[in-house]
Amino acid sequence: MLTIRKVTLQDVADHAAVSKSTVSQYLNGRYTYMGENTKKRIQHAIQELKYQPNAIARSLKQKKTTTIGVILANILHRFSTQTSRAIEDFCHKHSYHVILCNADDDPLKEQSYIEMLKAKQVDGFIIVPTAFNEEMYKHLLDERYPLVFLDRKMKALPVPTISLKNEKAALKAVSHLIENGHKTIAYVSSAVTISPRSERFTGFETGMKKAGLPINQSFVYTGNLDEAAAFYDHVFAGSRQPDAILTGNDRALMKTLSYLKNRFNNIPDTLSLLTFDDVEFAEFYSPSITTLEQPAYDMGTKAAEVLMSQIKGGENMENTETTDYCFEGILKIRESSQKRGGEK
Amino acid sequence: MLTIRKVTLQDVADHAAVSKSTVSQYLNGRYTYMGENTKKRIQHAIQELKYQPNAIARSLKQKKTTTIGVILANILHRFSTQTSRAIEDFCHKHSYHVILCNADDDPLKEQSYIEMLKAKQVDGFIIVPTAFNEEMYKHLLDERYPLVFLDRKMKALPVPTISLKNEKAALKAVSHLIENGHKTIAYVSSAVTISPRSERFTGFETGMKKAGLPINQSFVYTGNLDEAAAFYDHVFAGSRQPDAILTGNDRALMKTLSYLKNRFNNIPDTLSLLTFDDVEFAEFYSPSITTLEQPAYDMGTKAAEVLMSQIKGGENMENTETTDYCFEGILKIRESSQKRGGEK
DNA sequence: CTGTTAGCGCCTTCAA
DNA sequence: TTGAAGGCGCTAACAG
Repeated sequence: MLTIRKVTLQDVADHAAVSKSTVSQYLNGRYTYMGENTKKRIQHAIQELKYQPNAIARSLKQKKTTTIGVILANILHRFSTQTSRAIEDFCHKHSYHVILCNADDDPLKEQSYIEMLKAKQVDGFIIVPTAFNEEMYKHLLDERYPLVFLDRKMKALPVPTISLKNEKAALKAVSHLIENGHKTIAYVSSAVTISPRSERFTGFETGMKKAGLPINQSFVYTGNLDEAAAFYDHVFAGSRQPDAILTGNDRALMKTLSYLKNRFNNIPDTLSLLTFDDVEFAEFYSPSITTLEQPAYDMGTKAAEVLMSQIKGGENMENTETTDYCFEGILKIRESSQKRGGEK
Repeated sequence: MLTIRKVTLQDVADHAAVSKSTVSQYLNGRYTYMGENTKKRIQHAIQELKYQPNAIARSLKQKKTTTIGVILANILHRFSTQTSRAIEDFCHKHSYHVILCNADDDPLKEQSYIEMLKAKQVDGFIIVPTAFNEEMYKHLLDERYPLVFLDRKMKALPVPTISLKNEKAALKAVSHLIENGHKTIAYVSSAVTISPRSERFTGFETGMKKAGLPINQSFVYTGNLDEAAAFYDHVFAGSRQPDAILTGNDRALMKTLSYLKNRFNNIPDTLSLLTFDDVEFAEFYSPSITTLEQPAYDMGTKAAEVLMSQIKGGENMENTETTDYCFEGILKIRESSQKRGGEK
């Protein structure tokens, strides 16, 4: 079998009886002074030969790849799918490509991805930073790589960051619960290792304090969600039980619903629920679930936009201060945050 | 600001006082005849300079990029997230990269992605084919691009395809419903434009026929899901109503649940439900939902594996016949497929 | 207006 | 065991 030799610029040049550079000019729109019929000949040759430029060769020369690297936690999470989709859409519009990587919150995996992406000469990075890779990010910065953080802050580093006003959002959530007559609120979340989680928890605390309500520590769980069931066993064995649960993300919500389904065959009428993240079933669950949504798609778009302007800006962005973009959480009030038992 | 000049092979060679090619040998593990202390010097120089090879330059020379292109319908769909994650995992293990593209079932968008990916010299493609791009795929084949189809078949083309045994799966689903005493089964799906959808529908028909049950055409909807509500309005206005609904994918299920929530404030006790795709909330919905799962992660892995072996195989795969891989659907029986009203 | 030339950073014979 | 030379496909001055 003969390997298909790809047709190159040279082939087109030969076919059109001009030189390589002329064809190159043509390709790059440097029409200004080109003879009408030279153009036509080239145009024709390209079609004839089905010529397709080799972006690798172009990249080598131009030192840019029109490709960005995106490293996120886990595409199986809703926030990630939404933001990654947004980034992809934005990039496609601007003729950029995206290499997507799932680091699974594993610093080593993240490192290896960063290495690979650098080797591939990506023009910039959007990263959902893992907690323990500051050094790596610093290198990226030193090497002048355009870089944007998404979701999580690393305040030690001057990197533009797209995130939610987590504390404010949590406060909003708690206030809503309190206004609806809840006094004993449980809080469940993954381990508080990264900024969104700690900010949310702080917001929860602040909200309770403001209302003069005590936080019952035995109703607070922040840890591996696989052990959430044991926590709930404990909670629901007690004589005093919470009248509402606030979950810190979609994962925590699902663990909670699983538990309640197994234990009570649904959410008890006397228990309210409110969660971060807009799970798809919120609207049609019974009861429908009150959520504190992140505008994930918009956040992804903004991340891409900010990165792009860094890339385009290039040299002359030198001393632009890094701006952060904080989005407002959106409270979608539904049935689950009203105590239903009360009205019986 | 001075642009950071990247350190190159040449720099390393100078620093170690050897020639470029020696360093190159070292990098590519051609140790065999290399002097111990030459090695050490090079090793040292690399660390000193923090040298990182430029994959673009390497690719230009070697005519391969260790990157594959993946074009799927829409990452916001569950099947896509699962398969894409699987592909990514597999590729990462084999030191390959993935460029992910969402074609949204838009043939033009798909074309533009294929062009871009070709320009970027990807080593192969995994595609969830759109219905109307046969020509494009044929070109890919002519140009000897490794190619694998996922989810949907295009039987006119000799391309290895990873898919579900859709007809059999649908049959399994219908049989289960029938065994549980259902006789009037509604079927709801997106427009039947691609192979999985038509196969599933065929399976449904076969199942009904086998059991000697008539298909009531006014209980069948295959079209734009945004109009599913109108369909249901019609269905539930009638005097005879279905005792079960089979939905063709997660989207159709969600439209259905939304409708039922609005209309009946939940799934009526007299109505059973069974859906394709393993939605995350199946387990803890009330009632929990019987699903016909696709082993999406495994399918993604297989797709990557098959593509990889095409890529690795290269020349000598010449006349290997293209094999298809069909996966079994998995019926997960839960509460929603039992008529609950009956046992009251 | 178009062609010549000189690389981009790396790999790969082929000599030495 | 190591080095020199040529080239992958394209772009970008600079000549002509």
